[in-house]
Amino acid sequence: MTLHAIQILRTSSLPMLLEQEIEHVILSGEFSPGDRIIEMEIALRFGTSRGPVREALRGLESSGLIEQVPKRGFFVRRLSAKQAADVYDVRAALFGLAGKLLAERITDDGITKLKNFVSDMDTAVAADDFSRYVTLNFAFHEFIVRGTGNTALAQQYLALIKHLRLYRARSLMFGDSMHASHAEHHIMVDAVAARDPAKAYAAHVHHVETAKQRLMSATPIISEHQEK
Amino acid sequence: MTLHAIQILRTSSLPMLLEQEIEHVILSGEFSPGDRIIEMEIALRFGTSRGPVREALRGLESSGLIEQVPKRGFFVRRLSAKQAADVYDVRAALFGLAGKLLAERITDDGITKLKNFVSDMDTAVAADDFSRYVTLNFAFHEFIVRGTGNTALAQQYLALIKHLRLYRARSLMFGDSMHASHAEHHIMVDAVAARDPAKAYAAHVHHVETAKQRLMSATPIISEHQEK
DNA sequence: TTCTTGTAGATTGTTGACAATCGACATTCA
DNA sequence: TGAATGTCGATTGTCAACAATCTACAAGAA
Repeated sequence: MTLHAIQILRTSSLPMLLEQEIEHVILSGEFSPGDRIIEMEIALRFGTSRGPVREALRGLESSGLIEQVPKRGFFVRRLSAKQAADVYDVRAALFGLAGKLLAERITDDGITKLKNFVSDMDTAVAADDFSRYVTLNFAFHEFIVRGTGNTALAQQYLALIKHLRLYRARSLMFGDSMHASHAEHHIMVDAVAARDPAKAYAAHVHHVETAKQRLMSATPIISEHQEK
Repeated sequence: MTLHAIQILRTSSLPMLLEQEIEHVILSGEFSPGDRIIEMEIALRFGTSRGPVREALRGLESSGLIEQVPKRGFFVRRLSAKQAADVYDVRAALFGLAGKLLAERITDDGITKLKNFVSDMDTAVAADDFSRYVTLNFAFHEFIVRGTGNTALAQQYLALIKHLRLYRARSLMFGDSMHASHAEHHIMVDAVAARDPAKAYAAHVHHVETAKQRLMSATPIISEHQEK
């Protein structure tokens, strides 16, 4: 257990911790897209000075969650409908690759875990427990991309997911999109369990593409020139 | 021209400039993978204090070019053969998407430009001008990914390219890999010019996959546990 | 020799202060 | 009334200093 503490200190520092905290604040919705982030406010909140805060903010800028306007400060990024659609296309390509790679190398144990995810989601869907479904769904996707063994792929994919949470129309997803979406999970897992890379690729790409369709069709005509 | 200066100031600040400069220093090879980066050294070199330098370094860390070990400093990242191979796989998926999207939306003018790139590279190949070929090749790839109109895709792809330059065996590419690689360019452009998304997708994926093969087969057995 | 221990110098982590700049409000003038 | 200008408070940009920590080298013990 001391080892755990050491591990923490080895990979953590004040700016890194702040980066995680600020990211959490943004993704949790406390700061909304377009909001200005005041350095001193963050510094006071976490009891540090502005230096580490600025470093953390710059890190978040590189990862694409916020943007900086010189002399004016940092702002939470806003994702237009067009940008969100673009991200979905990239995500589909990456997720397709993940499905293919996973089908090529998955172990029997991995297949069991995948099926457990699906049956847990079955339960959540049957109970109409949307919040639990969302949690499981995220863990399921993360398990898939990490299961590929390709770190670059997993990192890129998970970063994209974060970006999508900046899209304001995201909350429009609900109801039967859960049923439709989950039906596809079965197909994906079946293809992976059959260790059929081509089929897994297609199923995974299709899963993201239909998610894009659902989101975009649920989105009314939105002014496109939102992003400055 | 004042407008140009204004544009610079609008999007630039000392840390941003430093980030570009340091990135250039790394990619140019002056700092090698594994090298430690001393903040004061950079600060002295560019005539600033350590604050802006630290911000720039943190930005580069998020983009994946360097990594930080708390209390020890920043180090230029090292890419193992396995990691490089992984990046190639991701790159193939993204480039395939780029080919597909480009074939769907390219203008006649765009096709002309693509063909110009290819004929310029023809000339470089015929003259065995490797350095010019490399330059043109990069511009060609950048034109393709930007031509998709998908900013997220272009950014991710270009970031991956940068990462690959951290792989030490990269310099092994030469000679006939130039010929083989360029032959594929013709196929890619033909597919895009025919506005055939499926064919363009396949050609672009294939182009990166063979590049991966060439690099990996040129790489002797390298100790895999390089990265900590 | 080889390993441990101790010390000095170098480097990072963090802070507080000061200058520069921006946005908002009030004031002035047409 | 409405537009232009001036001023003030708030915020960012940068720096220099100090404390904490690490690395490298040297000295001594097994």
